[in-house]
Amino acid sequence: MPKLGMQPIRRRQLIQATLEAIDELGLADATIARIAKRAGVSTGIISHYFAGKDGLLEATMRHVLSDLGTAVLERRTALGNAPPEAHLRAIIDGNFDRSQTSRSVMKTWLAFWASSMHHRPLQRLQRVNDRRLYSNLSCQFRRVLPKQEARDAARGLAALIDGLWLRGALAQEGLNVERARQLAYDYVRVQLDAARHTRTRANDYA
Amino acid sequence: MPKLGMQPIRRRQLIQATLEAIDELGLADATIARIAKRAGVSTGIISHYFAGKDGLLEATMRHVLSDLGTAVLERRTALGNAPPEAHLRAIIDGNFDRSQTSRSVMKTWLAFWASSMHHRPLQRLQRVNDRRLYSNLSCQFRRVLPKQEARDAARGLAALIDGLWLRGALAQEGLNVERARQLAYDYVRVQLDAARHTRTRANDYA
DNA sequence: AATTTTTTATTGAACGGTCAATCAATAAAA
DNA sequence: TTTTATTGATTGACCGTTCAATAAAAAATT
Repeated sequence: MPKLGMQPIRRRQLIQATLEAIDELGLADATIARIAKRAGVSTGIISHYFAGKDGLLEATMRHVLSDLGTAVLERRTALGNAPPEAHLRAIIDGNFDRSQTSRSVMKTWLAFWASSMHHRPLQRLQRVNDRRLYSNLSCQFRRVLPKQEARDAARGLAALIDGLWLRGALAQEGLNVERARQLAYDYVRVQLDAARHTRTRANDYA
Repeated sequence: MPKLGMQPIRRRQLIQATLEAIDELGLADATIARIAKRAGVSTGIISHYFAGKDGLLEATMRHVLSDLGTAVLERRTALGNAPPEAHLRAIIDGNFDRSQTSRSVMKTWLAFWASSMHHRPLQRLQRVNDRRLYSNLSCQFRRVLPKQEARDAARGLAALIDGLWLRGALAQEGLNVERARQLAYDYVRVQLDAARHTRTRANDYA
């Protein structure tokens, strides 16, 4: 049933099938034959729409990454110029959005992380994402902390988020989103409290 | 030059070659042919000493894991029954030991993490390690924090350590061990400070 | 001491299997 | 008739494993 405008439909189907295949079989066993079968199409169609397996994997990573960007941005635009803590919480919430905490997406992320170490195109995507997270966090902390402290807080929070996420992907019981969010919130609160105390003491001296 | 007692020598050589191969090529391209070539032996020797590629990979992970366990234990036994903060710092130091922060080992860890999601034997090893870290941290925090707070502090610190490590493996500039340790120390200090303030306030009421 | 035998270590060609990519063939819409 | 969509058999490359052959040390025998 060849009609026009199949491209976006097939691309979506194949990306979804890729996520499922990586979830169930792992990246190493997610062959184009199995992905195509899962999507209900032939193998040839993958090369036709993605110019090969690498193209499909890259598109899949882009898709997940784009969802993440959207999840964060949606929450932040709803905030306007709210205080830093609200923005930091929004960034945390975005990173633990439903679109990022499903088993298949977390497993795919981990697989891409590993393979990005030796695959330039994926490496590029992963680094852009890493820096965006760090830069967003750093920028908000900077509104209430000195430069160096803001950087360290951002580095710590970024690592905490990734670590919670990594452990969630590996854990038998999966990721407890509520608990993970709370731990990240606590980290933010503590960092900002430190700033408040410093400010208070400074005022005391005045 | 076939002598007796080659087994331990060959095993060490092959595990080292595996780490190097994964570092340079990635797990997917670390074929037994390439590993064997790097070790300066033939492919057959791998099956002879490790009963196949899977056996070699599992042995490699066991080796790295064993180094980690030793690095932590060495520091902790030197402490005796020191205060919790000292033990927590020792655990952190062990996790950022030289044997665990070389590029090849960090890359191998990440590769094993990803593949452990679909490979039972590796999964078992990874989970044992995860729980040991969590249990050690939880146990020390418990000495000064209520049960629930201790658990959360342990979960947070474990995630922070793994996250710092993960980001170090992926970052262009590698892992800044000193900075990572400092961030983890700070997390510990803050958690313990919270306990001290609570205790002080309780005393105030008395 | 000289020899044969046994044991241990090692090789690498051969084999069966799997993979991604290709492309001629086909079919339905435009 | 032309264009777009799709198939799936074919191809060539590469993978892990196996195993008969080889070699040298060690042990046993003479």
